[in-house]
Amino acid sequence: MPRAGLAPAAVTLAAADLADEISPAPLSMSLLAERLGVKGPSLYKHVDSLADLTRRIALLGATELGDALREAMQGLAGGDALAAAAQVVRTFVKEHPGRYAATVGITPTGPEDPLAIALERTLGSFAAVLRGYHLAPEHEIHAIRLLRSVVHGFATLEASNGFQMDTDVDESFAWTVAFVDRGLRGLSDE
Amino acid sequence: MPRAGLAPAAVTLAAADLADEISPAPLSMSLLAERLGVKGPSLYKHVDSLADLTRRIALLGATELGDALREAMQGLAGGDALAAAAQVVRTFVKEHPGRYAATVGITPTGPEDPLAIALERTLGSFAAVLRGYHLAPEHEIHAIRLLRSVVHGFATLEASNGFQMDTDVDESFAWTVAFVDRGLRGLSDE
DNA sequence: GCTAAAAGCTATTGATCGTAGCCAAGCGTG
DNA sequence: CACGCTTGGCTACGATCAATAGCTTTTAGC
Repeated sequence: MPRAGLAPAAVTLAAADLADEISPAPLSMSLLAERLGVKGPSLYKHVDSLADLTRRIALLGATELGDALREAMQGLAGGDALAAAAQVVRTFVKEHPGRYAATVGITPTGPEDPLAIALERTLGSFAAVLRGYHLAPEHEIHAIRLLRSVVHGFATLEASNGFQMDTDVDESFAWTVAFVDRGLRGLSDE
Repeated sequence: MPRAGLAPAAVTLAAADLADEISPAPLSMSLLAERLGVKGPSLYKHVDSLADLTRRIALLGATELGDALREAMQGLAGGDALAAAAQVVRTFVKEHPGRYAATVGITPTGPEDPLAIALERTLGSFAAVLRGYHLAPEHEIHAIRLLRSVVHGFATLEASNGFQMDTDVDESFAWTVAFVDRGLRGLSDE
């Protein structure tokens, strides 16, 4: 029996890709084993449990999303940064539904949890978007929550086919981003 | 063996309540059977499958949410109607996470599906909110999607503990509703 | 009261997660 | 080069769950 040459990172990556493919169906150990050309129990040499695997996928997803946000926002500010960040999240949810579901489906155990740190990084990108609007400090936390709500809500509704198809969703997305941009500009330095 | 006097509606109601209690854990037939004082296989006399049961919970939830929206919006318009509708959804997600998860986790099979009709009714309430703002017709569909995104996003993030606890979430919610109200008013008859 | 449908049950199948314990592959060290 | 030990695969098994088959009792309708 030749070895498959697996490592926890490789297993997690394959699991994340598989979860994206079969989403919204749940990932199973047997399915992942089959994908890796291995029998089910062998996976437990690399991950502790299905819950542990999901946690690793969540961390991977949060890290990738954070990286994508940073890269897309390079050199942008104001409405451009807002549009870029929103589009990144939307695209990520569409292309990586399994990863995204894992990240939102789990709560970090504490502030030391690597997952908490990765999520904090994505929050930092949203905060950076808002910095371009020069809001009064007491507005900032609420504005961040608004941003997250709009982007998360739009992306997940779209991904679950929550919008009827008769009107272009891209157009609605651009309209929504412009709506938020207008509102935030109205809040600037007052 | 005395009969438990069950009917599909009673089973669905108990299942929805149980799903709300154990959320975010998934509902299982065995758990529901135990709750009803019955053995697992007996449930199949009333529902076809777990998927069928979930579908029934979704329909129940969508209907209840639609009713709550209509009732809360009685006699209100503009910002008051917006605030009432948003609060209804937020409260519903918090108090009935199992029902809500079922409704968003399923896509209706067609326009004849009772679930589609129930969801359409809730959409109608959002449309009624917007009517108070007298938007240009080409804005309406986008504004509805914005509303749904904000409310759904905020409520689900809050329910999954997505917001850190250090700042009051009620305050953020009121701020968010006011933000949307301001934006919609800025769009009126232009 | 009789019949038949409805509603409970036990037994079983197949899928899944996870554990226990075995065995070979391949690395390091003498 | 050989020996051994860690590593990573395996088979076998137990527990839990969804779902089906088939039996029995309750209960409603005539």
